[in-house]
Amino acid sequence: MPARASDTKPNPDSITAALDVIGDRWAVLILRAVFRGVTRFSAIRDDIGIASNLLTTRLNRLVDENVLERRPYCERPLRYEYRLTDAGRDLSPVLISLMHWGDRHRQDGRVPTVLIHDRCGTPVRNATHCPECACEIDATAISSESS
Amino acid sequence: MPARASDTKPNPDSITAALDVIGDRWAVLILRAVFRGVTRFSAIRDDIGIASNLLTTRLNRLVDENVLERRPYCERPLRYEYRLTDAGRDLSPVLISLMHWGDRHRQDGRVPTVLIHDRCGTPVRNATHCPECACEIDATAISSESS
DNA sequence: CGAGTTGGTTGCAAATCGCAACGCACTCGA
DNA sequence: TCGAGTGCGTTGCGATTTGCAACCAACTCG
Repeated sequence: MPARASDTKPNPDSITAALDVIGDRWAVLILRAVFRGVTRFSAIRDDIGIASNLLTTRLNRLVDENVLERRPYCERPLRYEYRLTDAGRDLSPVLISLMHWGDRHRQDGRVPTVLIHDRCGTPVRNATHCPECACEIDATAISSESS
Repeated sequence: MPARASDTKPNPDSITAALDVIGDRWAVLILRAVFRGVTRFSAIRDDIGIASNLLTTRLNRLVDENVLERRPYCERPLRYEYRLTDAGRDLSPVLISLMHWGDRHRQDGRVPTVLIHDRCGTPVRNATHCPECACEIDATAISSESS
């Protein structure tokens, strides 16, 4: 059996490639924790409530995939923390758009999380937009093209 | 055992709520197909290579979650297609940001998919931006706030 | 020395997955 | 009217993955 679904898919594309990295629920939750500054093994485990054997496999995969890097933060005793790589930081739009969707459609009386632009204190937005028209656009106004 | 991880999580948030809907690899691939106009059971099955029993459960879940709706497209024989609801359409930023990330970091010689704004033909971008500063911002310039 | 912390590994039962086979309702061509 | 084909599933089964709990090694601190 293939380790990854895209190994057997006739037409692997960018989405399946991305899903091989974060198509797993735990991977997303781990990234959420790391984005928030929770970077140590036991802190992540406690933060998201994952079993330690699963956390081990997920962290190893994310490191292999170059989304996180494992670096010692102290010698004697040797301890590690997991930091985002550049590729990992580039996943922030995925997390932000997931969060926005949850806030909008699954609010359930929860207070929506607001992300603030450090420099000016304004809530940020994540949107699909057209640089030419300088406007936000929705899915119905988009068509796909290869090359 | 809880049906959903967030049932037992101490602090369910928007991201876990969203993951309950599309935290599953197949759910994302199904949505990708439906966004592309592949809306019938067997067409989706062939498009993404999912087993039909799994497709049944995933479609039922997505309909229950109000992301897809099941509507007959022909009587005699009664046949259904699965269409995006408004909430489902709002998931497009998630798919687009996944795709952008895959294009950027997992290209592997694939041709990146370009999404075109229908009205003007310009490739669209998905980005986190600050409406005040009118500029794109990256994850390091964002902090979180509740309320 | 003994207890506590960090970062895991191992074992096992239960849930889930993927495949293949089957079923049902209906249509179509001969 | 009979058989084949299509659409949309359901059922059964073995293999993989999950979640929990227990355990462990290295090190620090009192």
